[in-house]
Amino acid sequence: MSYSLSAPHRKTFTDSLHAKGLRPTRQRSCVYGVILDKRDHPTADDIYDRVRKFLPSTSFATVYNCLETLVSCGLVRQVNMARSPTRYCPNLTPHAHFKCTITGKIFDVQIDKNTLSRMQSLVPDGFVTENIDLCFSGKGHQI
Amino acid sequence: MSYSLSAPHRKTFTDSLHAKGLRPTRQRSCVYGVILDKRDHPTADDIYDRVRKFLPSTSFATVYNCLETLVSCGLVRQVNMARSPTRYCPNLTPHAHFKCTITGKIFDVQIDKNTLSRMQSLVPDGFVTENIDLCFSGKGHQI
DNA sequence: GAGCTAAATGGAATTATTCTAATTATTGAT
DNA sequence: ATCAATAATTAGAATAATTCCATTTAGCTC
Repeated sequence: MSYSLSAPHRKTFTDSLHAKGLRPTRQRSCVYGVILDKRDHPTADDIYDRVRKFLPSTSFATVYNCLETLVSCGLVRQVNMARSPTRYCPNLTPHAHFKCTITGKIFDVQIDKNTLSRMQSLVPDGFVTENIDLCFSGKGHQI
Repeated sequence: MSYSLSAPHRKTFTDSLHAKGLRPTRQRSCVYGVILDKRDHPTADDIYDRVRKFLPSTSFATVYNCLETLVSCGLVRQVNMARSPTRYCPNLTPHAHFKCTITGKIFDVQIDKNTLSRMQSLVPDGFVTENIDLCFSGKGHQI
């Protein structure tokens, strides 16, 4: 059984890959699908487990390759936190992350346009920003 | 030969450790010293090499332990960037980081008070922020 | 300085990720 | 639809980063 993306997601997916001359393969579609499906900031390991339910022969190398491809197309974002493997989330509106130092859980935090542009303007002339990562850590909600 | 911190740094160092009931050991002092000395965002590996010039029997485990201790005391900050080992910098004024995707070099970016407090206020009620990490990536200065 | 305990040591173990060579799938042209 | 070209996947080995563990050493209190 192969993973099936909803029509709009499939279009975004295919278009983004084609724009870079890349092929929309089953594995890439499935990796994207499982990340869209459960927005819990999974690790590559989590994604591997989920993808293999649909495509049991998928290897770790493929998961990593697909993730790198999706990130380079802007479909998926990496979230890097201290002392933990890289996590992934579908790239929707600009948002930050909050990691609870007690439970390890990661929460999304919306960033409004004004704050985002203020942040962007911190970077000096001559630098071209392609990506912004804002991560908070501390004591999360209702522990 | 042991590493020698300047008087003000030594005081900060000793006080911060004592405040947490921790001991200001030679290794911790040396790790802190080499991070203060060359502000190039070294990795644990870089720090290991530098520390061993002063304390040749220092092990990797010790470097990691010291770094964790210094981070927990707020003397040092971790910088986590995609696809690269954790880097460390002395914790001075609040600042962000910009990583050049071409050279891999990391630059400090100052954060003004207003922007910082705007960023802080993104976090919803009930969350207690202990740390903020802001990382930019893209094309750095004069490649 | 002796004793108590935290910290350092060396090496093995683990975890996360990347690499490599062989196989398979996708695409564009027929 | 079929074929060839080539991009992507596969399995497993290799590497890199970090952590763990049992023992030894050093810092602190009395």
